[in-house]
Amino acid sequence: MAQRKRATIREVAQATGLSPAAVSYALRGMQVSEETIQRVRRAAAELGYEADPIARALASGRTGMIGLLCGSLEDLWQQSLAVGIGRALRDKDRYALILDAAGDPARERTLALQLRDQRVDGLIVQPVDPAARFWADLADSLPVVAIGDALLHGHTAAEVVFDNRRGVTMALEYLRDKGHRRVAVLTPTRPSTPDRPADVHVIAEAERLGLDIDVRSAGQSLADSAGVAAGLLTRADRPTAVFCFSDSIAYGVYKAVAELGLSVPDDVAVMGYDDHPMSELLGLTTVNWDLDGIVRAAVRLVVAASEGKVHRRRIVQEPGLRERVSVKPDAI
Amino acid sequence: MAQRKRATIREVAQATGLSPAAVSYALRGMQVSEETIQRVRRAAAELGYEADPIARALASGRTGMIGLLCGSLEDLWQQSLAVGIGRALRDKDRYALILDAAGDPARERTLALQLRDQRVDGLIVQPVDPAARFWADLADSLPVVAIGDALLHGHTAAEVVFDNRRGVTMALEYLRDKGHRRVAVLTPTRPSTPDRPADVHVIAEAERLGLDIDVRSAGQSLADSAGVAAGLLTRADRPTAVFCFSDSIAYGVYKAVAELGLSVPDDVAVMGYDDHPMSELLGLTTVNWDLDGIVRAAVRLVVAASEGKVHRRRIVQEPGLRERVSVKPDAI
DNA sequence: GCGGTTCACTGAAACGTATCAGTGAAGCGA
DNA sequence: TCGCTTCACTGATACGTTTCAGTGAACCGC
Repeated sequence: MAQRKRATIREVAQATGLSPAAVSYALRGMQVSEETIQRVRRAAAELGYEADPIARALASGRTGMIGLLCGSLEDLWQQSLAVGIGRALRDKDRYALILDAAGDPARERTLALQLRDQRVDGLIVQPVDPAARFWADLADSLPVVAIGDALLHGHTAAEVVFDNRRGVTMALEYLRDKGHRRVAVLTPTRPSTPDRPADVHVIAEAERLGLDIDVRSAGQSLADSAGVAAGLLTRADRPTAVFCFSDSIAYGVYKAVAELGLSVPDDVAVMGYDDHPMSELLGLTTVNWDLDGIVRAAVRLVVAASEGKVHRRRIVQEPGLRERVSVKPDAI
Repeated sequence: MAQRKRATIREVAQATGLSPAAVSYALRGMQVSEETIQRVRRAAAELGYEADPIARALASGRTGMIGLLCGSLEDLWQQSLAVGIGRALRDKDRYALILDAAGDPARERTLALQLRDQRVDGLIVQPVDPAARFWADLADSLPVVAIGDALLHGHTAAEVVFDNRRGVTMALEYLRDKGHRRVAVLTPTRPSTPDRPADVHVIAEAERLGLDIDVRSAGQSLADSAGVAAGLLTRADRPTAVFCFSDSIAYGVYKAVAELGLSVPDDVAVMGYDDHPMSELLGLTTVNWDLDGIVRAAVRLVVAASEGKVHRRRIVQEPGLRERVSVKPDAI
């Protein structure tokens, strides 16, 4: 640990015979002659000078970082989303500071506030609890872009919302069309979280379609959802289909099915939600979202907002249906 | 954006009649009477004061953040690793700053240096190019913990190394025992990366075991490896087995196999490396590593090193073999 | 009662940049 | 020639902490 001391802006100033202020301006190409800019650049390169991001952040209040607060990174699709957003931000010369609320509203709140204290220039969030009050305060002090569900409070935020009502309707109608009446619904929502609009919509739609549904929380991990599914599948009046509110939950159901010596779709139909790359391999019929489009939209919105450009955009994503083999093609 | 100004340490000092220095010490429980600590805590809570992390970082040179530089986050197992490390660090009240080298040695270098400039207190890295020279400089200025392959230069680093030689030997011996002679090997290594020790070992072991191998780079994404696999499987002298140097690559092979209307393991045996949770569902026979143990070890080492405690520990992980159905049980 | 410690705290100087309010010189139109 | 603007740059201060080098007072053994 014998680090040589880094060059400071003062040394560059000394080397060029300018004031530190002039160097600061020159390096950012503001208010200085072209010739000076070149001279400063050369001297900086020679001294190996690079502006210290921490000092810069303290003085300017900006870091170039974008916070990404994920609902639950145990979910594979959310992992894909995080990776995609990380890359898209890098392509715009921004860091992503990725945090994981792990499905816990209290942790979500803590992390969001810490992110603000870290002076991120903007925040992309996949809210666990879109109805929480603190989003309003947060959106007052930095640009917030919500993905998935819109924030109920905090009206300065931009949004990339999923038309979950449509997605739920598509899934349930599909199951009904294939002859299913008794269907279990597995959601990632924890009891402590207020019902999400999508969850409420499930019940309404099931009623409309004449479905006999059983909504359960599947927890966060593969093991959790496998456990819940196992309980479901060993009951006497086993459902004929399981609708999972994320592909990761569906994978847990597959696990339970395999362990019980049953088969998809012969003994039980499974329907997913998200369309993770692995679902193609498993033949999971699922509701599909345009991951790439979501990533691009969210990054574009948050970067624009962090530069003080646009605000209050709302982009709605429409779902598609990927028909594969986890639900039998003919009505039963 | 009407943020109320945050309270500063000076206001807390004013409120308690102490000097800012005393408040700073009190909040960190150093060199002050218990009574004063209580008084300061109370005043801080009342004013809603929290130390500004940026100013703190500038003054102290420490951020509480640990950098995590992943080799390629397209890989699902590396995603799991990143998520695990993120959580483990949170449990120790540390942030993880997760970055993705995307398999590119040049990017790896850039990001590593940026991470140092960001004043991370330590760095966990899954090196793309363990032989790169800059690791030595980096390890001189901050604690570095390498996961997977040991860093060739930079002898101050701690390491959680995988016994890849053993892993490779296990996989290849297993395939030989099941009667395979013509086997393809798919590695994530890119041509621009110097051969990793593990890659070299594959060739030596194949020779020892009398295997006729064909080593190929499978790229980073599922589509990449599927493409490479498709090329392999449509050849006249199709290999009887494919050994993939990560489970993600194996998933790409599954995709290619499905698209060609072939079957695993009837037409081709597939062997993975890592044991991602999804491999259980797919029945992929694979080399297993103790993800949880790796996470705990890496986090323990980096946190200890960042607190100036230990150094130069080397922890070796031994592989296991998960026998499932992607390689036929009886010798062919 | 005296030198030496320890204790609890203070004042001031970093840390390295951005930014605000100038300042002198040059350029310009009338 | 005069006032006005623009240009390129400077000096000083702000950002909010940590930390170093004290400083009195209390306490200690002898």
